[in-house]
Amino acid sequence: MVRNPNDTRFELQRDRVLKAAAHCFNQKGFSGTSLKDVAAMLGLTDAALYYYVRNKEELVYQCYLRAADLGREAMQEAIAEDLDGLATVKRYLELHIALMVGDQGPVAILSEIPSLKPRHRDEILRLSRQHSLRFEEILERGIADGSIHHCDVRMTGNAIMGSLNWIPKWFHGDATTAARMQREFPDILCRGLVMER
Amino acid sequence: MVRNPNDTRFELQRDRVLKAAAHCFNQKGFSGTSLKDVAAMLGLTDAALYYYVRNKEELVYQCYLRAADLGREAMQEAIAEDLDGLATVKRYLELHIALMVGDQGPVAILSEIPSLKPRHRDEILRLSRQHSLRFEEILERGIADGSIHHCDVRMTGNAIMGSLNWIPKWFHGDATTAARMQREFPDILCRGLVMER
DNA sequence: AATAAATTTTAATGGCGATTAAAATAAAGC
DNA sequence: GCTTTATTTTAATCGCCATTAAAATTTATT
Repeated sequence: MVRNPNDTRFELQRDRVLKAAAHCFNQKGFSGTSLKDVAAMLGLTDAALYYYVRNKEELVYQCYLRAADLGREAMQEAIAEDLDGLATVKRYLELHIALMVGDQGPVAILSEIPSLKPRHRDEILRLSRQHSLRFEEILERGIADGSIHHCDVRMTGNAIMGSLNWIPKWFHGDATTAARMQREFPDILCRGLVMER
Repeated sequence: MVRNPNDTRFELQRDRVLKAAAHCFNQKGFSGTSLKDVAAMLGLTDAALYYYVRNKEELVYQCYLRAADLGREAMQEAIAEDLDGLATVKRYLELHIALMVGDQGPVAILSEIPSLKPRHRDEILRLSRQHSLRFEEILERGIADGSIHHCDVRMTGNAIMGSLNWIPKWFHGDATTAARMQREFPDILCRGLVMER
């Protein structure tokens, strides 16, 4: 059974594994979830996971890479639309929340950094800082173009990202809450930014 | 050695234990921290902790009770000052952040709910919901008295509380950041609430 | 100083969970 | 159908960690 480009069986199953893992990590944390938990979600044995991943740590690591990638894509898409700073922020929030609400993949397990081994931790922290910086740049652009109130972009970024990152702690997939969140959140988080008239 | 009301030795040490535990839980999560970790922070042996607490679970539980208590106090103090809705929110945020920045006790380990046993989990969730409701009431009062923009109080509450709850994930005791946070955060989180002129 | 109570340590137990190797089953290719 | 390769399971190992009981030490009381 040669794993040729047409053979997506492996990749697909691997994706399911990562998604299940992310789900568990979000709910019970890294050390709180056993490989048995993850495997059970897929109707597998714990040992089977080792066919798709080197060890438990790599499971979180891969989840993080995924999350970082999706986050980066969302931000780039928002930037690409070439709006003013404020509108870019808002668009990014919409996209980000769509990710959390949707079933696209493992996202937002940003609580488990300490579980990573040093090399991986450094890499993820670098990606995370990069992401924060990009966000702050958008804020600064908004201040420059007059769409965003003057503010401490570092703290403002922390505030907004905190709201986003905390979502997995209270949102548990309920559809009506999802809708409400998508409708309200971007506005709520942006209203504090708008330039006074 | 009778433990009379004047004998605060036990209580003091117990407080130190809880604080150390909260610190570890915040950094590495419930299952991620061993009793040895907590004990080491105090120059004790893991077994010694059992003199102050029934078991590991009770450690988180007590941390939560403390956190809930401090949070409630902060909110009541804010309410007691008899300001309009918006100012009350802002005052509450100031007090809450002062708690996080300060060294008052175990706060904000709100991530470890799943680690509690059912009875305790129910109790803590009840307290947490109560706290959220009180916050939403303040928002509603602000809307009624015209100081706060009309909004979905549930989602707005989630957004603001999320920002607060996430703080322990990125703030690691650095004094200048602490100052900056105390100066900026309440305003940042409130600006989105103010009634348009 | 002598005794009693409080606090902490040492040492041992038991279980759970990550990891691995070998065996078993399922799926492909020919 | 037969053979090879891919996937999953069984079974075993190993270390870590929560928990406990008994012993040791420290602190208070007189």
